[in-house]
Amino acid sequence: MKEGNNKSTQKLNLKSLLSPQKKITYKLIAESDVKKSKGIVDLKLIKADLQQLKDPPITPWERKICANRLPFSFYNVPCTILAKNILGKILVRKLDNGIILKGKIVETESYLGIADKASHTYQGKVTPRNIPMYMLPGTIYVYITYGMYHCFNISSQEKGSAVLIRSLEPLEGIAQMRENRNDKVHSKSPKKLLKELKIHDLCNGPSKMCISMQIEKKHSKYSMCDWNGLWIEDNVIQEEMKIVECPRIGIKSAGDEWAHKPLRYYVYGHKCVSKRDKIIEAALF
DNA sequence: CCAGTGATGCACT
DNA sequence: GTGCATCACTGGC
Repeated sequence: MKEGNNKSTQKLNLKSLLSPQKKITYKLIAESDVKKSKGIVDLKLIKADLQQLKDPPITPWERKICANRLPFSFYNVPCTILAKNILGKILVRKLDNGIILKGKIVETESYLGIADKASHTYQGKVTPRNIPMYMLPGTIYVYITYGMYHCFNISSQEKGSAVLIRSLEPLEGIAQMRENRNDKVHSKSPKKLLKELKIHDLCNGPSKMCISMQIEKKHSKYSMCDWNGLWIEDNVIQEEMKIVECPRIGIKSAGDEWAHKPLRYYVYGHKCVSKRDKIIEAALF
């Protein structure tokens, strides 16, 4: 009754929300959707939210170690393309203390944006949490799920779209990864510290990977294109790689149609994948 | 190996 | 108050 103003513009279902800082109602999606807004949109606040976070200027050493970083054009492609292209690439993390962690990406999922019922941006919803999904391709989106676990995403070309990185094959900094994971487990059940995790158990799941790689919520809104803590490199070793395309995990509540779309991708036969889809795999032969 | 389940706290009806 | 884009553990094969 009161706000039927989007019928003349787009199909977007604009929802309102509260900013965490002030009680100001958002009324838009992003950049170009900013129009006349009945005075309830605080544009300055929106633009501040959409701004990429940046680190202090990088040192020559830092410039050197991330010289092989993949550029903006790698991320500026449709979501499903990025999700598949990113398989086999090397995710590199530089910790504050200088330690380098590396892993080969072996499992991803696409979240297509405003049309995708399983996406946080379904119907163009904007919240303080999901803003990174509307930002430039390559923007990092980390959120907390089930109260205690992190998921790491990278925004892609379409509005509100992002790729979820689910699993890595650990390549470098494995001792540090074990330490990170043990610390986490230790806080719950100290006995388990004695058990050494297998390499393929370090990063075979979205949250395990975040723990091993020390990827946290505060890293949201940084860009894979210029933050010197995290980037992706091409894999010089081009190995044979079959890709399995199957339904995504953990989105049952999105309804049958979207829950069944084959938007999860993983390297066939790889030990570090979080969960095989045996039905789909059987159909490959 | 696999399915079932409790934990846990934040984001948002 | 409800619902998670998960994990670690358990007990069954």
